[in-house]
Amino acid sequence: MPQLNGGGGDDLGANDELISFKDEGEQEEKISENSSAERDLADVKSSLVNESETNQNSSSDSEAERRPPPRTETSFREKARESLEEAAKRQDGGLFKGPPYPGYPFIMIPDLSGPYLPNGSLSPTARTCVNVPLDLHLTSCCSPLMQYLQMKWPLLDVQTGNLQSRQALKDARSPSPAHIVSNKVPVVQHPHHVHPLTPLITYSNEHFTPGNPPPHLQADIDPKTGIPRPPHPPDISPYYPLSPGTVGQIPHPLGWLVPQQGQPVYPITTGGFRHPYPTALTVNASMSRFPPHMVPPHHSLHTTGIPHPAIVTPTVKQESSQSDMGSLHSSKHQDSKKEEEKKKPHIKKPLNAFMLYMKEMRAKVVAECTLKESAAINQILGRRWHALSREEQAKYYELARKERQLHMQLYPGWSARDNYVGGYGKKKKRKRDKQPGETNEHSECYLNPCLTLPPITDLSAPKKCRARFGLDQQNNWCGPCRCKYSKEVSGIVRS
DNA sequence: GAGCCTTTGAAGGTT
DNA sequence: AACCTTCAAAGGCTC
Repeated sequence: MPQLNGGGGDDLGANDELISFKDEGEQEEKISENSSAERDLADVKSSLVNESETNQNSSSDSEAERRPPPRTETSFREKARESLEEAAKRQDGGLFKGPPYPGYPFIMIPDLSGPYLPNGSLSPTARTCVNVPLDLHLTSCCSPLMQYLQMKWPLLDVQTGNLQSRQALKDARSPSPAHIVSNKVPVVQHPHHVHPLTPLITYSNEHFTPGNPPPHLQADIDPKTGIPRPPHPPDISPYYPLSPGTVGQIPHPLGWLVPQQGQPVYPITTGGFRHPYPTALTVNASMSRFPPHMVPPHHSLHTTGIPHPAIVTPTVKQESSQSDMGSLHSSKHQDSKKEEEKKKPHIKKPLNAFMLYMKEMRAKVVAECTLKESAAINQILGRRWHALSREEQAKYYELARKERQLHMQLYPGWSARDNYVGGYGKKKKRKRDKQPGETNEHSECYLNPCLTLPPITDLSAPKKCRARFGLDQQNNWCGPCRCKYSKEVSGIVRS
């Protein structure tokens, strides 16, 4: 699997990933055939990101540096690939034109409320920090965290200076559409925005990604494409529009690693940075950094009283189901089972690189494409993921790797198996076993609804069908798989 | 309202 | 070792 460690540096993508990437040759050929259409497309894309790029023109020179070293491919293919990359980058609004991890310098200032105190009042932990200036807030409440984060996450810029400067910056700014966008999340987060089972701070980045205006602020629709353009005031970085009180609304792909409610999300105890898994899952006020009376008795809170996005207890559902208990003929066995489940919080898997990428880019795609259906968005994101350079992907692989490390440290006993059906009690039906070609899983072409990328084909299909049916059952393969494999065999497609 | 769709990657299980 | 399965996020859609 692609990992950054091992000093390989070059081992950023799985082999099949690269194969898939190069298999795009078919599409690239289509691109060249429809070059005129692509130019139109490029115009559209250019118009989409024009505003954001105007603020980053200085990054154009650095873009060449970020490009992966030229590969030993044909110039045509390389050119087409560069074209794709360029398109993707432009679609990405130049997200990667800034320094690595552009989101890192932003510290997650707690959303001072949440679903944990139903009356909307501040949680005790929030109270400790509310109305405290950002820098003071962080240094006074979270300096152990800061040190910890800096130690564990060197890429994280947790220096308060940044915050101060940002504070100054935001203070100097007048309200702008971007601010409005950022401010769409109220300080007191409506329960609608946070599912009861969802930790207070989720990975959701819909509040920070540029170009994610709320529906009522759907500004500037491109008359040509009908695609809304995100409003970006020229004086404001299009990356993460900030405004007073919204700094903390900027979710980071690792947002749960940075302070929430004035505290670290991961437990930091006096005895160390973490507890063993069972302890960490117990709401044990004595282990908290705060007195017991200050620990909100929430089911998904961590030892620190801090909810962890990776922890979701089934309590709410249990409660609802238990409310119907009167009418149900539940056995004692079921009760005990449910009780068991209730005690066992659900620790989510750490996000992989692509998931982190999706978290970051989803809102952008939604804004650009006026799409909301995740299935379609994910297809686009999958394409963009493949269009990313290795360096760009490397950022996410590194993020994911660190996240896994931290997750492992926090929950040593946790296994991905724990989340399998049965372990959590979640009744997730087995995925339908589709016949090849039955649905669009391996469909020949899926027209990109965003119209900003070539038609989507299942890039992983060759391996899927090969793995699934084997070479001797190629009659069961889908069309693209057979085609690609035959090309591979004949040497047309080099892998 | 539960599950599906759709993506990639990680991890665990199976062959 | 290779392959298979499940889950992680997300929100509209289907049954």
